[in-house]
Amino acid sequence: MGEGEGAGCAPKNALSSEVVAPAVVSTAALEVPARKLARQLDFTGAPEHPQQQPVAVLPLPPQAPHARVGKPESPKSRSRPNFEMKDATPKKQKQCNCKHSKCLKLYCECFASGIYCDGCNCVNCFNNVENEAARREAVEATLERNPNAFRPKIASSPHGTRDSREEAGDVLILGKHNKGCHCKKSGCLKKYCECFQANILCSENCKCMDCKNFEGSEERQALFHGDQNNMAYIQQAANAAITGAIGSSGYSSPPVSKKRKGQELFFWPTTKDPSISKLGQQVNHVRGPAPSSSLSPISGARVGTATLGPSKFMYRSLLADIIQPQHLKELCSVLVLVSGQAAKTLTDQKILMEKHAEDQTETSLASSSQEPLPPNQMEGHVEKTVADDCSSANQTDKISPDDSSSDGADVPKGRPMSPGTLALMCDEQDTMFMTAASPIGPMAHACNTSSQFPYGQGMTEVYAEQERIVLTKFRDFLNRVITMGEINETKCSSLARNELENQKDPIINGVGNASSRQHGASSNGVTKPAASPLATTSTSMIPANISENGESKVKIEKDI
DNA sequence: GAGTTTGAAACT
DNA sequence: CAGTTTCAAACTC
Repeated sequence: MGEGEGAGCAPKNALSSEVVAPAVVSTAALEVPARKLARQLDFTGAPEHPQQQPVAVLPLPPQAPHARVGKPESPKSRSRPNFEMKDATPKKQKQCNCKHSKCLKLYCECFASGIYCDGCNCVNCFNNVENEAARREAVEATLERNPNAFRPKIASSPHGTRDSREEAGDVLILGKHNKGCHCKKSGCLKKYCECFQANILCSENCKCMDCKNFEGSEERQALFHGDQNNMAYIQQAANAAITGAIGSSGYSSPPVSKKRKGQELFFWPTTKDPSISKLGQQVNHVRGPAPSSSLSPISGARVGTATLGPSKFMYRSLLADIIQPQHLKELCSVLVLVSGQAAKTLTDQKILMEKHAEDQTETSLASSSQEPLPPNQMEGHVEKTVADDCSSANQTDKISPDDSSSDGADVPKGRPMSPGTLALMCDEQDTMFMTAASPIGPMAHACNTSSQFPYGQGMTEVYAEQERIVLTKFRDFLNRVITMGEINETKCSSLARNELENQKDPIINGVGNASSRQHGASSNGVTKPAASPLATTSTSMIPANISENGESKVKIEKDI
């Protein structure tokens, strides 16, 4: 104990400083038997990182970025244990309502989270500083029972590829419940389900029955299709999904295999989430006679598609699907293009002016402007800006000579980009930006163009102009995206409304089509609109004027 | 807000 | 390890 106290107290203070009052009992505090618990009591960290990631997620964890993971969780809702990593940030402490556990069992959220009760509505609470001894004892007992009791229940999925996030919509569904849930009646679509509550998909670790919390689940999608803020709607959807599938006879889940198949086919073509593996399990756990007939995803179709169509509620960005990789490629190409054009135009003008001036002064140097001087000679004339230009690009190569083959694979070497372009691309190593698509012809042009500039001073202006144009175009692009997002927003809300009204008329929306992805779905004309922005596709994504410039792209390439 | 449902935790 | 009980959150009315 002595040891324990020491350990416990010190850290505790330390913690207190970092977490306020309520007391997160730090791991340290719990580290009573110091060594023994040391490792397990790391509830602090855990929750927060799991899914997050970069992304800025969702996870979510999920997440996500951190913000990660958005959650369907209503603000007021208090979830059960803290495995909701969603906001890992020292959440506002939860307030338990324990009456019989003295807040010394995992039933108590506070205790389970490793924090002291503070401001809770519990009765006969021992989870506080005053009862540290008892608490400690309880912790030990708990750990004895389950060494991982205080560890996060959600672990990042080993397979948590970025793709899964993508598939999931926007939410990061990368985590995986370590123990898995054991739900029987909630379809894992209610917060009774730890997985659902944590905003993650059920995994192979789960032993739930009639699970609908898997990737591609129509019910699940339906659930997330509405307004995120409309809890009532969500619950209604959840109920519909659950009852729809369970039916009057208990758990008659639709043939999962089939369902999945279809879904993967139509909705989640790129499935790789571990949850998939659960498929089999689901089948196994399905209780009751599985409607043989059923291959027809009736319940699914009805509840899922019909009810709401393919979409998720768990924060499905309105921009989802609007911006496709090709759009970005295109955008980059166009930006580079216009940038190059601007540079060229400006440079030509300058050259002309310069020439003109030189002619007037009859300086023999005039000729030098025609062609680039040899490197060594250029130094004298060429401004460092020029050097900056290409060197910056070169630096990139230098930095990752090897990478160039991968990341910048398609980026032609020695083809520096304008500052504006670089600025836009600097954070994007993604190959998507560089890959194929459009031949970096334009870039080359841009670079060549700039490298032709013998007049350093002019370069600044050129850069300024390039930057201006690039940013302008980019702004236009963003405005378009915003507009599309708004359109989607409008459509989504109206769609949700319609679907709610149509719930009684389920069949209409054939599953088949549901196909498509999220909002863009087009099975029933209704969603069509959402697709339109996409339909216009790439070109439409680019500001009109840019598209026009695109025409000149050809021209420029020819010039090159 | 009371009552019910649900599923994790605890217990046998 | 399986079955049962306890418990508190989630949910319903």
